Amino acid sequence: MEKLDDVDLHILRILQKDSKKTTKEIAKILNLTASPVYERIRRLENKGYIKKYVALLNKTHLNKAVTAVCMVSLRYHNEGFIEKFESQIKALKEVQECYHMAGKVDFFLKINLESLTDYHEFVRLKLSKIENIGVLESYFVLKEIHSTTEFYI
Amino acid sequence: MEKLDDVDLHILRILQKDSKKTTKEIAKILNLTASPVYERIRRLENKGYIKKYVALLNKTHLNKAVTAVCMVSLRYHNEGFIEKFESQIKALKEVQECYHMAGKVDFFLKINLESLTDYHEFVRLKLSKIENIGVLESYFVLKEIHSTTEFYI
DNA sequence: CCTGAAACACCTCAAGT
DNA sequence: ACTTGAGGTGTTTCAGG
Repeated sequence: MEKLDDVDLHILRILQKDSKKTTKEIAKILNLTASPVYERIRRLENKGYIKKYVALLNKTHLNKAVTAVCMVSLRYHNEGFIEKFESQIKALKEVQECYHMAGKVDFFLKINLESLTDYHEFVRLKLSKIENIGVLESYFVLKEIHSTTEFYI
Repeated sequence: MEKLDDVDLHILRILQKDSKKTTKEIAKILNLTASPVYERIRRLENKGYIKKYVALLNKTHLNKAVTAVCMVSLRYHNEGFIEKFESQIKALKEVQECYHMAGKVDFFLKINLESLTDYHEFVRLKLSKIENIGVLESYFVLKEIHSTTEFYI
């Protein structure tokens, strides 16, 4: 994993803000022609610096306005139990993110739904069906102050 | 905000997975020609269903392997204090996400850094400089079980 | 590692159904 | 609301510096 130069970093900064920018536009910003920009981007893709290109959707237009963060602690922490929990969580389509944490709780879950009623149903019918959950604590997003997929590089 | 039909939803599902898919490829999946797909995408963009197109980067390649979640409660909750806190948080480039929450704490922050040492410095030099922070509790991601920008639509 | 040019594919839109 | 078709533009490749 060799080091990136300033041009590479500049390209990454542009693409993580707006991946629709053409190689030509990026080339102009960097005072280059399209070819080197094209080749650098391909290299950044192949080396794994760029994971994928996606469209970010507006959740409020798509009836997913309610975002909940759910903190879960397990009752038993044997490896088998943890892996089973993880695979069961991955099967829940409503769960957008799940992290195994170090701290007072074991897992953070981020869940997008249409309403609090749906969240109630989600907990009642899906989460509570997962064995080995000890503590379950829910938080709801009142307002997104700031949210980006960009890294400060 | 009129309703989306199945074709629109199918297009959104494809684009939030891979925005590099060409209109031609999408058209083939949907048994259409490129033109109607093109027009639908433009409409979805203009109506705000699609917010933006971005490249998702690999944080481990970019020295941002440490992800912390920081839970903050304010000491005073007057409107002025909250807004001041929010604007100060927005100025911190390391903070990728910040949500005002309903629950036992006021704010969730997601922070990407290179090391725990950097996190220590971040808290010491930047977070602790913000007035009005009462409680500050840190959690660290041990493992990303699941993480996507997609919504289940 | 870059430039410039040529070939190719896709985007974009107008006209027709 | 979709199809066809054609012109414009961006992508991709490559010889040469």
